[in-house]
Amino acid sequence: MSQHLSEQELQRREALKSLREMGIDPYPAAEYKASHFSKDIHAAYEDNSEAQEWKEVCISGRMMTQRINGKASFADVMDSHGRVQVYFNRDILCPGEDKELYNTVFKRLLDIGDFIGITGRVFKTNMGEITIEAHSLTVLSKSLRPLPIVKKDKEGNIYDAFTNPEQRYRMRYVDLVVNDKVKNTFITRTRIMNAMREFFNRKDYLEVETPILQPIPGGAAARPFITHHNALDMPLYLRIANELYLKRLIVGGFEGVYEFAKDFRNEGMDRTHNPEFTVMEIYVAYKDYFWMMNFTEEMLEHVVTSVNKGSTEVKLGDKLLNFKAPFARITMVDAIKEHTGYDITGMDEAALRDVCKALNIETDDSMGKGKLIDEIFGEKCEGNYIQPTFITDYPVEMSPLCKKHRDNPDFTERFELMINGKEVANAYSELNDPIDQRERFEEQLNLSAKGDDEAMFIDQDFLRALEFGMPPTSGMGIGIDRLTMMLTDNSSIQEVLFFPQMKPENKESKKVLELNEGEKAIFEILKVENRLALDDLKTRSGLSNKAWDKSIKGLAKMGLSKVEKTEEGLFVELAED
RNA sequence: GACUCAGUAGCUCAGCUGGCAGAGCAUCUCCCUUUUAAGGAGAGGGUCCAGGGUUCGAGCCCCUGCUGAGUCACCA
Repeated sequence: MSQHLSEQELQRREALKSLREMGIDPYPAAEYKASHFSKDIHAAYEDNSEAQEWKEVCISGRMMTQRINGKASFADVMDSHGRVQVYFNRDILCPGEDKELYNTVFKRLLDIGDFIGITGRVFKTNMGEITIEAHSLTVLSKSLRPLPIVKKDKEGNIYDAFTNPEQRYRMRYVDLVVNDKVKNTFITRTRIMNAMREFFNRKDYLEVETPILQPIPGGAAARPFITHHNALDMPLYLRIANELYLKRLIVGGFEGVYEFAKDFRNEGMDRTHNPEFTVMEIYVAYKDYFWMMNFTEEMLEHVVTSVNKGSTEVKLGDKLLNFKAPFARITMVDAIKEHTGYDITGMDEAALRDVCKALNIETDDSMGKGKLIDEIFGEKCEGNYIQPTFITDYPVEMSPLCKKHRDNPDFTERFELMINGKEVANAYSELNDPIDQRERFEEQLNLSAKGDDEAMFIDQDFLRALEFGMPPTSGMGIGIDRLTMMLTDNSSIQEVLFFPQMKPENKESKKVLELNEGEKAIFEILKVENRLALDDLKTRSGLSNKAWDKSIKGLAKMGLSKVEKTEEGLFVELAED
């Protein structure tokens, strides 16, 4: 029941108690009205540094450093927009006889991490820092755990940063408080989505929501999560894509719909895969994939420039990406020709298998023609496309929802956008021939029979919708997490998700006060003797060396005995409780 | 799934050939009325990830497990 508390946590609980005893509520309910954010104070003071005699300003935030200095001290207060220094002068904060607010509350009972409110006058210190001279101090919320202290010197070198990735991801709230960069990553993530949304809305496309719980997980080849609906007593799947539902909306008469969707895939996790991730999918009627390529590069250029101070260039690791439209375009066949020397045009399955063999690519019997081509591309080509590049015209077998190419029925009107060797977006001229679509689903069933556990299910209702008629449509999906990684210079998806999936922390079973045989034996002797030379006790216990060592340490850990070193040697005695 | 590395104070990390558990920051006490990685003097703080084993003796060596990171494999 009782939680183990560290020394510092106990001290903070003591301070909490003391505040209450002084009549100060450490968790007050009332609204605290700040007049400025920290950045406003910096900006406004710089503008008016000469004449302006500042009236009282009022700020609130978390106290991040304390430099206590006799009768005058400094603290940095951090709000959502940055930090500002506060000057606490004993006789200014406490003009009367009673100096308790300064001496006791500020200096003793407040800690780094506490939320406070300050009113005061803005001035510039001798060191040239814009500072608030505190005239009042309000405790807004007491922090009971010590934050990691991250210090920065004049050159911007960071000391004692909170860097352990496990702790950062498990305690993202702490990460956000102490690591400025982290907050910026997530702000950029939101700005990316806002810029995209704005781009679509300007064109009058409609943002929609479609089911996450689906009876048939469609629209992609992936292993789904399965769950169960109790009242309906039926299985439901968490969506792996929203494609089939958005197309139903095009059938229903919308000309442009899009959705920012959380998708879920029950697959492995690594630095580019999280079980839940965010995809933006958009479908526009009467368009084809050529139109969509233009649209995509235009949209990305808009997104990049609006989060990137107008520049199309983005630093990613040691590379410089340029999102200036138009992007390079190459067909998959040409890409393979370029990077392997093989022209796979017109090859059958056996010939493709031979190519794989020659290129040292492993194959198995479940792989059809499309999968083989995909393997060759993935293995030999994909990684080469660092700058944004559209790869077009994928084999028909691996694109069951995509129109056959108008010039060559072995391929489809599909493109993927590769950036930094990774697939970021995927788009089609959507298949709207219901009979063709039914056949493609049936081919997927054959693949499934061959052992491909990611082949698609047949969605009869989706086919019914197509039979009612869907206009020619182009659709595109883009991975928001991966795009964010690229635009924030992060190589791990965990850095762009607030709460990446983690295994649960091992909650250690509470250690019960239970003595083992050896500990009991020693304890019994001690209860009689109370105090004994260590060697005598060891002999009388009759324990082996190992058992003795473990037992005596065990007792000490439980606080039942203690070892005392004196001139005459080592003594063991019962610890009084 | 395989391999490599890591887990020690609130945080960042040392810890030699196996021999009493260390530093900086943070914390506590004292001094200091414009400091800023404030400073000075002193003090306290540990389930060395967990469980076994080897040993007179394990933070260190061996085995098993847990958690994380990286590389690879898998992967619309």
